[in-house]
Parts: sequence; C-alpha cells; structure tokens
Amino acid sequence: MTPRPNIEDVARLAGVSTATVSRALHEPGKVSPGTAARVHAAVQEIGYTLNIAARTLRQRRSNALLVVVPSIGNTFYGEVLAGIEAAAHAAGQTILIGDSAQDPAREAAYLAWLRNGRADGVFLMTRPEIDWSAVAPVAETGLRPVVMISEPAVSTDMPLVSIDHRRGAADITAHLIAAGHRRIAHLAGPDTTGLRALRLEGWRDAHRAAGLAADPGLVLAGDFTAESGARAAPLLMALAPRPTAVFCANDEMAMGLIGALARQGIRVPQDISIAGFDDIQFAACFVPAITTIRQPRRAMGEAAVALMHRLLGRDGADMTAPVQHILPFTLMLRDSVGPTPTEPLPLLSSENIPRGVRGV
Amino acid sequence: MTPRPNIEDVARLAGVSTATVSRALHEPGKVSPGTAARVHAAVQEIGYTLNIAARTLRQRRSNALLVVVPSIGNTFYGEVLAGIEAAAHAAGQTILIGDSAQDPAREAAYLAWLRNGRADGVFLMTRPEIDWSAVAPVAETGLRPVVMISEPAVSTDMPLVSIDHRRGAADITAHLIAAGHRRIAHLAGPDTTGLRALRLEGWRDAHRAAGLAADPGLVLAGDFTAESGARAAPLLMALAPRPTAVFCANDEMAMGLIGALARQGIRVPQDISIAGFDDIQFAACFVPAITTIRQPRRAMGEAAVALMHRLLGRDGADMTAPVQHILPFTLMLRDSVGPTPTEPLPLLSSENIPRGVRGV
DNA sequence: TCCCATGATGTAATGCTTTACATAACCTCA
DNA sequence: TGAGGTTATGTAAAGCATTACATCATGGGA
Repeated sequence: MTPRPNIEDVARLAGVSTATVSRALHEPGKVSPGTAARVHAAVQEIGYTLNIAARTLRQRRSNALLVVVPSIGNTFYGEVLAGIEAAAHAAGQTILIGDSAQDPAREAAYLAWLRNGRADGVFLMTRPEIDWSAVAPVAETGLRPVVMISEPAVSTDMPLVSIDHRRGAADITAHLIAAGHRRIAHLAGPDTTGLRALRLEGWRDAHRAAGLAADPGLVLAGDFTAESGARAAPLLMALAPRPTAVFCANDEMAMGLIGALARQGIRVPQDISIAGFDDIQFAACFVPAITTIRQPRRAMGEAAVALMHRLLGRDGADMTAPVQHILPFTLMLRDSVGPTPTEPLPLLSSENIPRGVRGV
Repeated sequence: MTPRPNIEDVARLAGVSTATVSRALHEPGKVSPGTAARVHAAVQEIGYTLNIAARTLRQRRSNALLVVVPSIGNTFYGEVLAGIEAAAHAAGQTILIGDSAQDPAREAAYLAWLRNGRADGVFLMTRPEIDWSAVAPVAETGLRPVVMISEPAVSTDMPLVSIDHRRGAADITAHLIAAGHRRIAHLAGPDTTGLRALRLEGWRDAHRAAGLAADPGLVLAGDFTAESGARAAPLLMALAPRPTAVFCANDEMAMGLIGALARQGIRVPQDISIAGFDDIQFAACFVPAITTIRQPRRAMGEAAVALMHRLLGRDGADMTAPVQHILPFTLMLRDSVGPTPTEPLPLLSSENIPRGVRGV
C-alpha cells in the first residue's frame, strides 16, 4: 500500500515547486499555460487529491458551514437544506448537517465545531440555550457567524432569516374566523421553542382584531409530532361546547389530529375545520388537503447563506446592513377548512374568500 | 482579537510540555494526577479547544463518518440517521450528512471525501454509478470503508445492511392476494434505483407462488414522490378491467395515489385497496392508515455502524465474517387494504390473517 | 549499595498545504 | 542602454497536535 500522494509528489513529477502546484490548482492564471498543463498531467498520473485537513489547518478556515436541525426526520427541513446546499455549493462551500435530537448537549457540541475549526459558520434551526459569549465573532466583521432560521428572534442583533410567525398564525386564524368559526381551538407547540409563543400570540391577535375573546381553555398542548396531534383528539372532543375549528401549530399535528378524528367517524371539514402551519410536502396530498401557511423554505435557505457570507466578511461585507430578514409567507387555501357546521349562516361565508393562494 | 489559544499556550501556562498536555487530555492515567489537574485548569483558564484539522492531519484519520442520502427531505432516512448517529456517537465519532439530490456528480463529490480525508468511511443510501476501484481499501483490513444501506447488493463483497426487498414486496403482494385480490397493479419506483427491480420482482414472485399471471400491463411508472402517486391515479382508473388493489413501491406514492383517488370520490379500501412500503412516519396517521412493510430503520443504522467499525479495522476486525447483513422486516396490517369489492367472496378473506403485526 | 524496572515527562519529528517574500527573467519606454 | 515594471516561479515559514524515542527520577530487589 503506497502512501497517499501529496503535493510534493506532484511537484517532483511536474518538475516545479509545491508553490507552483498549489497555484496551478487554485489560482489559474497565475501560472503559465505550459506549467499548468504539466501540473494537471502529473495530478492525473499519480491520482493526487488535496488533503483537506492540511488546507484547513493552514488557512484557518474549513470552507464548511454547519446546519443544526432539531430532528432530521422532520420533512420541514428538507427544502431549507436544499436551498442552503445550492447556495453554499455555488460559493464553493461544503455543508455539514447535524441532528441535535433536541438535546442541549448535542446542540452545544455542534456549536463547538465553530471553535474547533470543523465549520466556519452555523445555521441553527433550533434555539439552543447557550452562552453566546462563548461564540467568538469573526475577526473581519465583528459579527458572530451564526444564523438562525425560521425561529423567533432572541435579540435584535442576532442574525435571523424567518417569516413573521405571529402574523402567519394571525392570518390563518382570521381565515377561520372569516369562514364563520367562533370557537377556534389552538393545538400549540412544545414549550421548548419560542415558536410556541409566537403562534399562540397570533391566534390571540386574530381574535382581538375580530373583537372576539380568545378562550385560554381552548389551547391544547402538543409537541409538533403527529402522535401528539392524535392524542389531542379526545381532549378536543371533551371540550364543551365543542370547538368548530382547530388551528394546529404545525401540519404534522394537524395530520395526526385529522387521522385520529377520522377513526372516530368525525369528518373534516364537514364536522370540524382544521388548519395547519408550514405546508410540508404531505399537506397537499393528505385527505383532506390541509389549509396551511406556507413558509418559503428554499428562499429561506438561500437568504441564510447570503447572510452568512456577509457575516463571514465575504464580498465586501457591509456591517451596517440589518442582519434579520423577514420573508413573506403564503396562506394556502385547501380542503380542511369549511364553514362552521352547527351555527347559523356565518357572517362571512367561505365563498367570500377567493380560493387558491393569497400572498402577504 | 487575540489568536486562538493552542496546545503550546496551555503547556506554557501549566508548566509542562505539549506532549504532556496532549496525554493529559486524551490518555488520562498516563499522567500524574497533579499534572492532569494543572493542565485542566490551564485549559479552562484560556479556553483552549483542540484544532480538529491539526489532529486529523497528524493522525491521518478524521474520526468522522459520512452518510449520503439521495434526498434529505425524505422522511424515510430520518430514523436510519438517528440509529447511525447514536452508534457513532457512542464510539466517539462524528457523523456528517450529505444530500446528493440524486445527482451523480454530487455523489462522486461526497465519495471524494474519503480520499481528501474529511471522512473515514461512507454510508450510502443510494447507489452512485462510480468506479469502485477509485475508493482505496483501508490499510488494516483491505476492505473499502463503504457501507450501503437498504439498497440492492451490487456484488457479494460489497458491504451492505438491508432488508430483503424482494421478499418484502412478495409478502405484501401475497397479503393482497390472500385478501381476495386478483388484479393487483404495481406502482413501481424509478429506473435510477435497483430497488425498482427488486420490488417489482417480489410482486411477480407472489403472483407466481399463487399460480396467478402477473400482467405487465398493470405496472405503472412512478418516481417515489407523492406527486407521481397522484399522477398515477387517472392511469390506474383507465385500466380495463380496473385493478382491485395496488401495491405501491413506497408509502409516499401510496399517499399521493390515495389522495388523488379521494378527490375523485374513490374510497380506499372500500373501492380499491392500496398497500405501500417502508412504513414512514405518516403511514400510520394517514386516512386510511396504510398497510405497508416496515423496515427496521434504526436497527439498520446501528448495524451499519458496527459493520463500518469492522471495515475500519477497529476492535480486532474479523475480515472473514460476512459483510452483508439482511435484517427482518415487518408487515404492518392497517386500514388501506380490504377485501376485493367486485368479485364474489374471496378464497381467503382478510379475517384469516391475524390483525396486527407479522414478523418475518 | 547498585542495578533495573517502572512511571512521568520532555524533545523533536511528522503530517500537508498555503503564502509572504525573494528571485529571476523578460519587456517597455525613455 | 538602463531603470522600472510585469510575470513566473522558487524558498521557506507557519499552522497545530500527536507520538516515537529519549531522559530522568524513584523505588524495589539483589
């Protein structure tokens, strides 16, 4: 087993110095065409590949960006990752994906990748309870190379790419109200995320705007899994009077809830209306198709990479521009919401709302 | 901005050599208790963290394992990844996740991580068309550090952890036959994967075993997405005579198909029975809950890591043991399959099959 | 008392690439 | 022709941790 060829082997074979080999490979135009050809031929011949660790060590930069997701199995993150991948790839950067499994220790371990040099920047799709002062700012810009995605802002100077969750929750709740519903339950997310508070607030906002009282007794506890949606079904049925609609804080829970209701013979939307949030892949093909708020997932990923490049001091980083980007969401009107079944004719029937898609 | 502290800074502060610091941190027991304490205090004081690149360079080992998935948004991979993460973490290894987006160029780029030292081993949940000779064997064992997961075997010496896809497909098709179905369509996977052939063969096997002819006209083309399942609905309805059941090569397609049929007023399983494959997260909460084959995803991930450790020559690697592990699957009997609606009483009614779960 | 084994620690080489700086060759314009 | 500017290439240091080998001290046994 011969050892891996290194740049010196290439240099010897091509009859040049290692510096020239390095330049030929990474700074084309800085070497003469003839030399470049000889170097490339030598590389081919002995099958040289760059040792990433050596480069990273020397450059003090890994050219890798880490994305931490709370649960890789959650289909929501897929398209965000696709957007990040595409934008990072175009910039010659590698992306690493880490699954924190919602474990603070794991989250902290991933954040440590910034310090140990495995990654230059981190995208967080979770909000770890960490000591931010432990994350050193980038020398060039003085900003920390950490971007949160689709999360609540923890402070005004924390880089963030998101939609306005509160307004999205308010809009979809308003849609339920417009369809005639007056008792609208909310299946909330887990306490561990600030998202819970934002979507809950939106639900309240819509009630307030419509001059209705938001009954705290209609808020049910969920944890963003389909199972927790299913568990909510009996609790929901036990409420008196029974709500005519439910705004679920995400689509998974909406699907779990609809499935559990269906097994008890309760039809959606004929007997009860259900709305979700996120517009995950299966929301459109579910039976019934789920009315929900679409987050611009790919665009969020791309925007996050652009922001990260600024934080890292690439392309003439403008340190003064805002570091928080709020993107528009879309209300997807589908089949899981209908008029209220028990009350008399609603003030606004669902026909008054154009079917299809409404931008924000 | 002071530069990052390195091991030399720690050594100076603790009044020892860098060798002792390294030993104190990674080989406890090889230094005296007092020295260890001084070193740890110094580490704390200046906030030292190991430079991963330097260690990787020196050890010629990254302690990282890469998992390449064809599409990170596919919920199937989530639990496999969880199994891999857990087992790798226990062995002190980091896992990196790469999304190939089914692009051969991207797949090749990830395989190159083996050569450039970013990863010590690769798990493939896809079958890239690559030149395996380009992947160098590990010096200690002579085996290539590449493990395929839930894929068809490309050769008998290619490390693999999987279920028997063909037998799984045959079992679930046999279940449809046992429920009385005689015209059973198959919504197949895309040509790009060997999985297509295996599951198609299983569908044929079951027909053969039951003495039935498998009509090639009943094989529809899909690509594993829910959308392709939906697109198959009109084609399916156009078949004459119409099939009474469909075995879909994965759950996503089954869900897309059921959704599209529902929008045309066709009920599952009353009007047509539909079976899936994989048992993804949503299969159980879908309406109707989907009868499918469960792959032991977490166990596959764990087995893959154990196999990888052998390939890498850890813990007394036994080079003679087989490198292919076939794990048992489970037939999940749920609600999307019923008796055939148009024919007279089936030979075997579904009551003959115990409801619940059947192992293999 | 002396030798050797054992344990603790230090010295210095090694892994590979990038890059600041130096050098050399060549060209252009005055 | 010579000064000064380009362009191409070489030299060597730097980046950081690990580890084979050397050294030293200590204690036990002969």
